[in-house]
Amino acid sequence: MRKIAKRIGYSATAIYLHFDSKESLFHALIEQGMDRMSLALSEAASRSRASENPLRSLCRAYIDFGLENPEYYEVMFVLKPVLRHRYPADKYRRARRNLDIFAEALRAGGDPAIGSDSAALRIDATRVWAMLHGVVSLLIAKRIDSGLDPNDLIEAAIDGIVASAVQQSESTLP
Amino acid sequence: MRKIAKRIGYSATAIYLHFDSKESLFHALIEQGMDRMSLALSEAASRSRASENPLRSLCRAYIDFGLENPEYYEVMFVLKPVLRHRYPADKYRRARRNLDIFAEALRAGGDPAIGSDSAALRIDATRVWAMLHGVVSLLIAKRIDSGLDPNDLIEAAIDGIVASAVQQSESTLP
Amino acid sequence: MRKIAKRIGYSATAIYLHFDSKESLFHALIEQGMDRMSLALSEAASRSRASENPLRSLCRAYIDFGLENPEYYEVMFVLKPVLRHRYPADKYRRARRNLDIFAEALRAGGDPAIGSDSAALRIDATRVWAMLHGVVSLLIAKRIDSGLDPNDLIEAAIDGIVASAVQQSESTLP
Amino acid sequence: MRKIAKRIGYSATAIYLHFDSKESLFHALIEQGMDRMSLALSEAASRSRASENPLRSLCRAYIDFGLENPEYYEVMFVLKPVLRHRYPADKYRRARRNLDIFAEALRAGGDPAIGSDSAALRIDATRVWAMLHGVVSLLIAKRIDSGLDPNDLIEAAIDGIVASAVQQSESTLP
DNA sequence: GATGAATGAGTTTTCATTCAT
DNA sequence: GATGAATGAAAACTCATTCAT
Repeated sequence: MRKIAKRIGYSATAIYLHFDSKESLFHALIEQGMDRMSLALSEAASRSRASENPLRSLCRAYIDFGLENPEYYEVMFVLKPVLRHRYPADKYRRARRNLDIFAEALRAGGDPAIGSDSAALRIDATRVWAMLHGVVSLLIAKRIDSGLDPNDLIEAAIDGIVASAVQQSESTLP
Repeated sequence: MRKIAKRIGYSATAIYLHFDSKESLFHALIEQGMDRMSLALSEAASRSRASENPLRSLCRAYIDFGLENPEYYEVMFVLKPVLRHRYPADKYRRARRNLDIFAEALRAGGDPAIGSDSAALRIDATRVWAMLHGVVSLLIAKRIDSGLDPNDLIEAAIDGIVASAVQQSESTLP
Repeated sequence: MRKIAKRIGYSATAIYLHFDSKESLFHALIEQGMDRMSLALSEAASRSRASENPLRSLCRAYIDFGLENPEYYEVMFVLKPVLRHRYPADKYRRARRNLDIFAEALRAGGDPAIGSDSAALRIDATRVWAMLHGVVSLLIAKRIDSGLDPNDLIEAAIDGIVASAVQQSESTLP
Repeated sequence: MRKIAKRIGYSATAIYLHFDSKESLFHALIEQGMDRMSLALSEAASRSRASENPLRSLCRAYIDFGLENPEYYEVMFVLKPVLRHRYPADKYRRARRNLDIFAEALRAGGDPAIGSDSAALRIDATRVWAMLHGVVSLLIAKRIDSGLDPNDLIEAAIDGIVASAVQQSESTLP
């Protein structure tokens, strides 16, 4: 808390005027981060509707967001959630919204087979998210072999995800 | 350290009889975890050579290892590496070995296009690892929507990875 | 640190509000002690210029300071200097100042033989200091035979030092 | 204790076979140190009886002993004596013996004025010891200005002590 | 709205000492 | 005579949090 206070130019005490505890501050940061990510993903989705494969630009937007906002990303997805006080419901809703954006892109880009099964769609959106999360979290934590160009990994991952999204929908055909 | 000590039924001091510091204890855990993972992956690779797609069983083995050894997994891949200052040589070699097992499966299963380019192979092995890591780390951290069956996610992820591995090698052909 | 905290009626944490570490607290105490000693010695020197032998009153002031401020004295001159790694500049200058006061008294009281040789003067000031330090440190540590009156020892030591200062300057004459 | 054990090539436990506690080990070291010092001083006294001023060679022997056995010296005279268990009487007797050697030299070298007053003699022996202790302890602790040659300081101190011993005895004459 | 002073509970690590073998 | 395994008490230091102003 003191480090945060110093960074924002206030005393540590000042934070407690706005947040009950470290945890609630982090909750707020998570919410804010989720909103910012929503914005970034929505923009990517709408921007690409005509030009590029929407899933591809979503993936790129997700990874970019993570790499450009590593602190937010860590708070949102990496830090242990000291489970004492459960997250308020609406935060989950915000997180869900981001997953929905992926789901929508998968549905739009995929074949009707998946589209009709909303459970399969949610699973696949989660899968795509998990894959992207793996890439982002390892890059942020600098756990990737330093001899590797991060961009090569990112491109390979996005290619793989896009390919698997198509492939997958095809593979569900008889 | 005290918590660890209590869990193993010893005093905190006893740990220092065997390890110089918390850091070196964690290094040892990482090494041991890497070795166990190596074993699990190698076994999966050799077991499947005839029957199943080797990459598929590798993926399954990786995820199983993570879910069955969540503490090891966290120490190995999630915990903040205040740790990673000293001791690089050995530990990295062990971690690399696990990546090589994936690379070998990709090379064996893929087309010659990738096989001849060792850099592309390393990138792709890293990509597959990152994807699996995303799935495992989110499952361990219980960040997956509780309405989802973890097994569905796992199957979808493995399918996606296997599909993308084939797809990918094809897509690099002219 | 806890003992210090208890003595001053604060929590151990409170000390860290004012000092970065035990080391820096001790540095501050040393500086403060050196300053107080400077004051005591300067006063003694100026006070005695007319009346008593200045060296004699300096010696007395040094011993008095030590016996009246045994904690300062120990921190300044006895405690193991795990401390003396950083912060040399200022602290040393302050310590040197006290030695200079002795040197000045020796120069003023002595014959021209020593006065012209600044190296010899520094050596002799150091010698006088060392002798006084021996008396003070043994008295503080209560290592003197309890059957002995400390004042007798002190008078004998001061007499000896004053005598040797005269004697010494004479002995350097042809 | 462990460091000591390592240095002597035994386990820490082994020390407790011979000494009840750290304190009693240190007591033994002090006794041994006192004996060795006795030996060194006696030798110096007897050796010099004809040639040099006996007090001068005693002083030199004392300083040499300290500088050549700094660990003994620290245990004997610098380390805090954790007063819990009082020293056994006979240790004091050994320490006293060393003081007596100085007293004898002073008596032999001085005039009858002091010689007849055994209290004054004890005081003066203590004074000489204290002065030597100041020099030795500051040199061992490396608290002397590094620009100074230790030998110059030592010579100056010995000269001063010898001079003061003569001077002193004279000054007590009418 | 903001802060400096303060703290209790916690952290990793050290050390003298004990005990079963 | 000797030791490895073990420990309780203590060390310096950190951190989220509170409270009077």
